Amino acid sequence: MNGTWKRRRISEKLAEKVLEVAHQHGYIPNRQASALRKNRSGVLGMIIPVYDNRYFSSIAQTFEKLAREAGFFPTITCTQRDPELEEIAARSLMSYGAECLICVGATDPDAIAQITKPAGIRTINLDLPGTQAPSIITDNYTASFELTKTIIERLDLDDGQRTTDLLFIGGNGNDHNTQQRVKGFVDAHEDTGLIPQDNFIQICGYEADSTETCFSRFVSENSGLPNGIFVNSTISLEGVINWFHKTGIHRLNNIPLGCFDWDPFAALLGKNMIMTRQNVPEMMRMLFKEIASPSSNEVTQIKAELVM
Amino acid sequence: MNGTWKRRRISEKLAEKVLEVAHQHGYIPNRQASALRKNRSGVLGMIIPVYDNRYFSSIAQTFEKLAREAGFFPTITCTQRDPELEEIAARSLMSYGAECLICVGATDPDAIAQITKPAGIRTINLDLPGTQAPSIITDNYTASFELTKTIIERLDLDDGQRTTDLLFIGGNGNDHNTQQRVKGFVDAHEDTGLIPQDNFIQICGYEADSTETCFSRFVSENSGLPNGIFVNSTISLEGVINWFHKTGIHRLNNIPLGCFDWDPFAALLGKNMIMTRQNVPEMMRMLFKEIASPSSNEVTQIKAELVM
DNA sequence: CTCTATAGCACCATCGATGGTGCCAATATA
DNA sequence: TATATTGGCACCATCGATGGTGCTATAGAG
Repeated sequence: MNGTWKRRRISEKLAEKVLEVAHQHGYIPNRQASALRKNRSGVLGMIIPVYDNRYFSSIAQTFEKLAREAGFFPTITCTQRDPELEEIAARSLMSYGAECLICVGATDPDAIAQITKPAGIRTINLDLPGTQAPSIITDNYTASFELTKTIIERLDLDDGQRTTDLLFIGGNGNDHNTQQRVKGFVDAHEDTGLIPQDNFIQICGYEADSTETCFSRFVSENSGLPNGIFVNSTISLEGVINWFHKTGIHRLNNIPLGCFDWDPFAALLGKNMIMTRQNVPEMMRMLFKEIASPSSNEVTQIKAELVM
Repeated sequence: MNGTWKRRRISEKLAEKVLEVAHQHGYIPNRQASALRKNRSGVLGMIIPVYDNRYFSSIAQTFEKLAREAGFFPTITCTQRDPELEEIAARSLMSYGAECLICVGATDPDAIAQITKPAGIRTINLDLPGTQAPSIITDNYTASFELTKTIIERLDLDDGQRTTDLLFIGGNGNDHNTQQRVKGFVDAHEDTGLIPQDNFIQICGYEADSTETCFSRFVSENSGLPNGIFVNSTISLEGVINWFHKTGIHRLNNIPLGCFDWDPFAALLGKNMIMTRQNVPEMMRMLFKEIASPSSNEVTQIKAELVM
């Protein structure tokens, strides 16, 4: 049934008969038994934080397509940015015979690599880098630098003003991406001869709720809106937009708003929306290159694109 | 290792020792072997058209969460609304031992039920109904009726005007949902004493591109915008919004726009956006009820909510 | 007509987990 | 002390696919 009948010197006549009967009976091979015997499942496992934003859903969708085309069986699991769930999911995928584990935006990619290593299962990091496995990520620093520059250009600054009053909001202080984006944010200021203010960098998590709360607090403490906003993901953007929705969505038009991540509807909100679109197709191409021919534990950075 | 040692009269001392050693060696049970032997994999398969809109991604996310909580191993596959891919994916999931197959928005759910039936694998339809398996869907008719009514209320109609010049756009003429939504659309007109015009119902597929093309053609043939628009999914909405973006996004503010499906950013576009939010949590609750205790091949309809 | 080669197939161990069965020793009961 | 009971474990067939090995009948060589 698996096509090896020629090599096994089965006559064509018999082979055809068997295939015919199998077809009539609706035979479907048992890949679990096959995997058990061959010690090769063809399963590619992926853990991903969530599905419900364009960046991650696009990763999931492209991954499935390419995996299937390469003859693999893709299995994706979303883990809600919960390190514990990430570990459970990783073990679960290993139990189900995954040959390779792709960790997307994992809270602690190295912890997962430690789990898979003894079992001889490869790990590849996507979106967030680790040290125990090859990583494919966006060039966050450059993209953030450019996004910040573009926002600053649109700011209506007074002559001689030394600060921008530009707010960076959202993200997780422990993750590499947020760190690099803050770095790009700060450097873009300094490159323009400006000084970013400490309290204008608000790392309050990615979630919409916490970002909304944080933004609300910021506005009241600052007694007013910042001159511009850098939002660190579309998830956080939901929080910011919610705040504007509640307090007067029209005010969105008066303020340059940059967002690291892209969403087709969000891109059309306000007149001053600038979005960073990460190059998912290219990231996935690199991923499957890595799957096909393993390399060392290096970090590959992919350029992102500015959408205005 | 699977906890049956008590039933098998193994002494606690020995059991502890074995568990200890297994832990030290990083033992992970092989679920494929277990599934083979027990003839029970714990795998729940789901095929879904796409991930990249809020409705489907929210289904995928909730499904995974609930499946894991119920002790299953969820496996989701997106099939791009391609009937051939749907069949391949279904067979693939069966090969990997799925115990139950959930078909979300499947082009031809009955065809899939026919494949799984001989193997004794249950099928449950979600979003789009079938006749060969239980189905859990949104009450499309009622939701469409209400959405249409709301749009009509916002229209600026002349006294004595008998038509609304309200455009229905997007969807697939063969699918049950589109049919029911058109029915609700028409009945809402008639309920108000109005007559919907034939050429104001444009079923041009769900894709953003085809909807944009269709809308563009409609506007030129109609020599102007319709008085209001009913868009049959957020995917189609992308196409409509793209058209507005290219031709002057501000015009969006002058026209009541209803969309069957919800997106947090789209909801804030224009001043007249009305969205139908399908009740995903409730649908998923019903799904797992059905998984736990199989019923007959009936269609369960879930009410949707209007978001303005 | 004998010997060799090969086509064509049957048979079996194996992958890891699982649960039934069998066996021995310790304990309880008469 | 003899018998019955049970605790504690070892052993093995089984799930389905796979590939190695062994056997037989036929074809070809001499």
